[in-house]
Amino acid sequence: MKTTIKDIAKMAKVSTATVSRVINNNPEGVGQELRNNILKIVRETGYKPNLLARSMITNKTHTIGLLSPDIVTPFYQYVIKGINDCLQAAGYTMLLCNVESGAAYREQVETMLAKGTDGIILMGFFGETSQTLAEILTGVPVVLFDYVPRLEQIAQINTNNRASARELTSHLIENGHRRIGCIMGPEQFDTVRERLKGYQKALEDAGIPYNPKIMLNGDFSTDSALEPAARLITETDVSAIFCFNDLMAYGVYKYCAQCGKRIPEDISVAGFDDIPYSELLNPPLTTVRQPGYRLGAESAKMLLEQINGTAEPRMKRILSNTLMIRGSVKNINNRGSVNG
Amino acid sequence: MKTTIKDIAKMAKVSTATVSRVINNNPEGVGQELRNNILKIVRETGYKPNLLARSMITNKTHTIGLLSPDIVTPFYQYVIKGINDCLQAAGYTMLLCNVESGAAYREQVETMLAKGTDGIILMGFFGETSQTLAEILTGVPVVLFDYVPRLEQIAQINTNNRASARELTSHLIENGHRRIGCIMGPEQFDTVRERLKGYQKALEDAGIPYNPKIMLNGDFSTDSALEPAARLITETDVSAIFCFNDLMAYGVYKYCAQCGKRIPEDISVAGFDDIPYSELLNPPLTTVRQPGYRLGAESAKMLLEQINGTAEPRMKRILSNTLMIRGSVKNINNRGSVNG
DNA sequence: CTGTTAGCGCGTTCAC
DNA sequence: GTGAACGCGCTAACAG
Repeated sequence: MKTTIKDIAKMAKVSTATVSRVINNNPEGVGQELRNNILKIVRETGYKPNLLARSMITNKTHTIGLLSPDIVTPFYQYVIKGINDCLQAAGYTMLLCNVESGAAYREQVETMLAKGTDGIILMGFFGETSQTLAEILTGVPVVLFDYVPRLEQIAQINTNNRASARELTSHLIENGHRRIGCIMGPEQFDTVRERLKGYQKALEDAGIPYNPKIMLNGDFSTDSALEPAARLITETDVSAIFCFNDLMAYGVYKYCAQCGKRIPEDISVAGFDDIPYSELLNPPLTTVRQPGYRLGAESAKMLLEQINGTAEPRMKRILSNTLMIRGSVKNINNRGSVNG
Repeated sequence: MKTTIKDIAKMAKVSTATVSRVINNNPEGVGQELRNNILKIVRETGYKPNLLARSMITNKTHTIGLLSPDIVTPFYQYVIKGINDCLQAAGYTMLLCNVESGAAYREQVETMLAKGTDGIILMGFFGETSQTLAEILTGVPVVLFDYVPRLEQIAQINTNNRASARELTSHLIENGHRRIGCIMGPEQFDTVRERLKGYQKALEDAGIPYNPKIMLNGDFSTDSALEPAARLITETDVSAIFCFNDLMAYGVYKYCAQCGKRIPEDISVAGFDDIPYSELLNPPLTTVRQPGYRLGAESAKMLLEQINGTAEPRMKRILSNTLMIRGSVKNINNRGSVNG
């Protein structure tokens, strides 16, 4: 039988109220001597208050929920680690859940709420579902991660996907590439749509017409990029491929290794995220570095600000990315006629 | 104000007990008509029972705790994903925590327990601390992951690290390598000690003396292997390096790229884990594949078996690994005198 | 078939 | 300074 506050009270020959005051460091006076005695008994018995019971009264669980579409993706891992560290430092615990469909998403949010989480972080997915979620989530502290800021009253954090994609694409163009194929991710992701816009804008800047035929989709995994890579390389005349994340760029590397194509001699490749393995590849991958860990830490901080109501909660936050120029893009400016 | 069971009872003009029976699908009869009426009200109000309150009575939270020394390591991620999927299918939620010290470990276990987790999975670390943990954990369903089976009464799961390391080392020896350096992980990990034993056994089998001078340590991260790699390559005459995980093997690749050494021509490299990036490297890494996802799923299943008390809980589980022979190990049997 | 009565373990008014 | 009593939202006997 676990020891409860009653047991302690009985042993100390006081009421539970007094014990409660002591273990909560309640300023209301409790005689110093009595206090020490109770503390001693608490130590000896190893008594730990039942946090469930406490939560029922305080309406705080010191637990927050985190929903992610993919906890295995390296980029998200750093985000999750950032969240974990920030939360842990603040005395919070994290309920983590990998959801792969809109239905699961909603269901998990509901059980998290029913379990009394103090707040929820929703990671990049199901932009559409966010409308219905908004209903369930009224009054609950929420941070949206990697959604485009469309709901003004909800805290949101992300990076400037559009600007970064534009910068990267421009870099490709400066290196002489005019036929740039894309392997995009699932278009439910706001980030995918944003990166696409950035790509299009860069093309527009350079006066290059947009060609939907060289825009293919993967699911953000390495293997999902194999077939698009094959099609782009064998059926079109693109000189560069922009993958909307690093993992899919790895897929292009994999395909090239299988069929003997050389990067960047035969085809240039660029990614997005800059996960740690990208610089290890041969050649190292040119990509956009997203500050995953910081994004996570900031998300958690934003959520905690809402929960504690301390300080003015910052509702919008956009972190900036860095273009990482490495060896997977070839400068083809001086190889004869550059045909647009 | 959130609607409670009382509200529903009032609206349906019944007692809370009746409502409780209905929402719990209690076999005890409730009139069909009444039942439907209550269900209708529940639907209309969007009522969701407060799971905290329920847990106080049932002593079940349907939440399990997971402690990991490093949620960013790719290998662990697959394990975590396996756990997540199994738990989710069974209607459980996961409290995740990344702990980096024995103190944090203990503290987190205690708060998880105080929050009423139904069980806990402890991942590979702090073998020493497990003694003190055993006290706190009496009576609580626990699964130890990647610990060597030293506590008979506690459920444990892992792979045969020793046998796999031995097999890999033998493979190196068969390829003519007699001076095989190691970059080991932190020796608090049971897995590290096991892999070391396997390495030593393979040496012994082949009559090669064990040389502690070529045994260095990293912390399982890529960059931690840089310096050991440099020392092994420049200060010793090893022809192969066995890294105790893939991430550190990447460190050797990184070092070699920096100083122009070629793999496997100048130095052979082998790893452990077989995370997805290893086959993408140039050359692809020879390593031992551990079934991360399955390990995770099995861990969760073992925990659930204890919690539900259904079936005879399997207390020990050892999954087997697979040697993945790829391009990072050179056969040097026929290159002149092989000097032992 | 359904309602009444007790708590689960704790924090929080109030009195004293 | 301290204790008694109440209630958080819910389930589990036990009546009827």
